[in-house]
Amino acid sequence: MLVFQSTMEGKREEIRKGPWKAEEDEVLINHVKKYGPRDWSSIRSKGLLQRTGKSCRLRWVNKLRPNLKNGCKFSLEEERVVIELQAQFGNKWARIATYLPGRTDNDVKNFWSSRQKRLARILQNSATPSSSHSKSHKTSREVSTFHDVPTLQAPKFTSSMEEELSSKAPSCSSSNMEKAGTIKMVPLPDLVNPKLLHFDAHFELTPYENYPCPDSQLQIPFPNILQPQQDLTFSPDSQELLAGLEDPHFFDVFGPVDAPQLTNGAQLPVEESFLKPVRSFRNDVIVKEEYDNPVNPDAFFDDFPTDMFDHIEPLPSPSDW
DNA sequence: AATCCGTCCAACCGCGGCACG
DNA sequence: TCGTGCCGCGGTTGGACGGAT
Repeated sequence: MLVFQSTMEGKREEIRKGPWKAEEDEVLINHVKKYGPRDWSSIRSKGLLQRTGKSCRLRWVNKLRPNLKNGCKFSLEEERVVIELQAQFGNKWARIATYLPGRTDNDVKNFWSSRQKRLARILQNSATPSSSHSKSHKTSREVSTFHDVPTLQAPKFTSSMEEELSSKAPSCSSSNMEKAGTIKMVPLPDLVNPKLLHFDAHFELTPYENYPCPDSQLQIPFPNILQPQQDLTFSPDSQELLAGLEDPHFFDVFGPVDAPQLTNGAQLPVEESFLKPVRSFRNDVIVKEEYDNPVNPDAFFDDFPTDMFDHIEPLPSPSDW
């Protein structure tokens, strides 16, 4: 698309909008090679491209920059990081993106908004039992997944919560780090209705440039769903499942952990293999990423009865934060 | 096969902050 | 100190795509 813009001298300049052509990309890349990722507006003033400086910068940052994970879905760990950091920083997507190697603020923003829509839809369905159990079709993405379920929304972090976290974090993380060896603590907010679930959320995150070795074992706090703090009525399926949670081997998929640890505030070390996606490469580019694990997260929650999460409270609107 | 519907994502827009003259 | 231009960020939009009916 070409748009005409009048200049100070009254001349009309063509400004190109819309999808980028390969030739334009090439010009932009050459410019960055020569001058670095700056002076975006000079690209147009030099007549190299009929794009605004803004548009050039955006194209570079979101698509052309090296080491981007283009076309690669957010991994489980990335999702968790986004959820935690959104709770901590709010909608500071650029800041959040600095903690995610290869991700742009646009990626994070898009991921978050689509996730919010998905959760809103799920909550709407669960709020209207007739529809939640109706035969209205669900797309494959809508079926209860690990992403959809307890990670309902990042709660507002109040200053008192932050103080609490900062006061507890050192003892929690350092002692656990010592005990756990390679285990690292990762932030995670209280993800669901605290009346229903309870767990501690004390972690440390490392920004992009200091990102730790991925070989270390992850330790994820797991909500205590063994002792609901309010009377709940579940379907027979759900009751059966909840009974199954008391089976000490139920959580074996999360790796070595003693069943008694799974009470209040338990933290589950998750096997790296459980989280690590299997990636397919073509010419060093990731073309496919999936969890090729017999007990992958999605499959794990797919087994939950559909009414398991009907008791989760609706999200407060951001204005209520 | 056609259509509908939901999701994803690239790109644009508007605004605020900052540097510089 | 003020005005201007540039850059970066967050919000929004619209097209492409894929799954379900």
